[in-house]
Amino acid sequence: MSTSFNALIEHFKNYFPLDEKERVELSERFNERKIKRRGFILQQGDVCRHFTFVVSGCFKMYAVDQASKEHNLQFAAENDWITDLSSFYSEKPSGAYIEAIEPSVILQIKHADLLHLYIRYHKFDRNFRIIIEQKYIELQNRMLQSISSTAEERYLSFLEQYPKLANRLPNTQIASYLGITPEFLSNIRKGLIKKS
Amino acid sequence: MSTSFNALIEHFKNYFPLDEKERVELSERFNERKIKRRGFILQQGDVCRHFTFVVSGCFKMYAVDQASKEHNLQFAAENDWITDLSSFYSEKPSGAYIEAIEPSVILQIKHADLLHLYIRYHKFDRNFRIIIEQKYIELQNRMLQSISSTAEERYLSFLEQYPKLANRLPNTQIASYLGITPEFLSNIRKGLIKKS
DNA sequence: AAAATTGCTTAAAGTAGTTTAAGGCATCAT
DNA sequence: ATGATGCCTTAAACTACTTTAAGCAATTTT
Repeated sequence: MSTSFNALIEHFKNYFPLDEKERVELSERFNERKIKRRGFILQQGDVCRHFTFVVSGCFKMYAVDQASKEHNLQFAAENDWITDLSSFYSEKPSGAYIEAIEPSVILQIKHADLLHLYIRYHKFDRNFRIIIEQKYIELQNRMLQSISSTAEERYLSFLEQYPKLANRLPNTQIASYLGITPEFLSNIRKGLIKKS
Repeated sequence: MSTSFNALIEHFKNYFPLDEKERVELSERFNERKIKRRGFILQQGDVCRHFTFVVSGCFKMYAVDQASKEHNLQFAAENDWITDLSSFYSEKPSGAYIEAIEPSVILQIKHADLLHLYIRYHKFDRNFRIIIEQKYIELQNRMLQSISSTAEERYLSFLEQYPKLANRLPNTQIASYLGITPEFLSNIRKGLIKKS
């Protein structure tokens, strides 16, 4: 069994660990892919066919507005999940892109295969419920910040919460995630240096 | 069986409907409560002990900042769920309040009882997974708007997405949800009237 | 190796949203 | 009934953030 599958099996140990039968099913239903830097696993207008586990590398999910500006909805690095949930379950075209920021290795499962796991094995429903609950909590905290904090506070909080990610990402990408322009982020950083 | 339980059983018909045994368990594990206008079902510093289904009425969940300003994280009206997920599962003190905006009737389940349902019945894990996935999708759309749209666009989109809620809520509450001041919302509304 | 693209910064001018203060109207408690 | 409280609005002054434009360094592509 490849090290990619091991990474995923290890990941599930954080929740309700899989037994032998479930591990076999997992390795039969998930497919490994390597994605180059700037490679897409989802483009606007396409149906999001896969639920993706990131084994190594890093992705961004973003939407593009009328003025062709990109807005980063989420990042996903090692041991994180990424998909356009809405498109994946509805099987309707997505409004978003998912693009590799670094050369990456991923494990993907198709809609029908994930439903198979949900139906056959209580544990997959359980584990994915917990995974999505945790992501909901994270997103709600981000939303609270967005309606209650200044851009500087949101930036500092991003650095604190995702220090590794912050080191790997260009500031333009962080600015897009925070909902500000790269110019203003640069201005914030200047202010922080002066303070320290 | 009270009409409150019927509302919850009907609600689950949108997902995977409950069989007789599950319906009985549900009515044994959920408790009905009536909450007055301005009554709290969660206050900052308390552990959030319940997962709450709103049968009738309306609630807001909000956090209070250092300047004592309230920031609305979410509303929940009929047939919606509300809880501080983070506090509920971690059993640590919550940073938020959940308060009735109208006289309300709710059904609540405690942590241990919900875990019981999850363990015994695959279907509760399944249904709650789907419920939280849908709430995640909604929240992600709101987050996208927050980083990419003006306050006017967010307001119009709120009116479109939650027309019934918009009619029931004072504008101060909507402003807090949108992350703007009531004064600026008033200004936006003036601009919209002039346009039309 | 040269050319093109991307990332970071600076600064000046403009706009979106906040703050403060005030007044009017409605609802609620005494 | 009376005073208090909550809600909505207006307006002037202020601040947080964007836009535009430009320049330089680093990385990527040819």
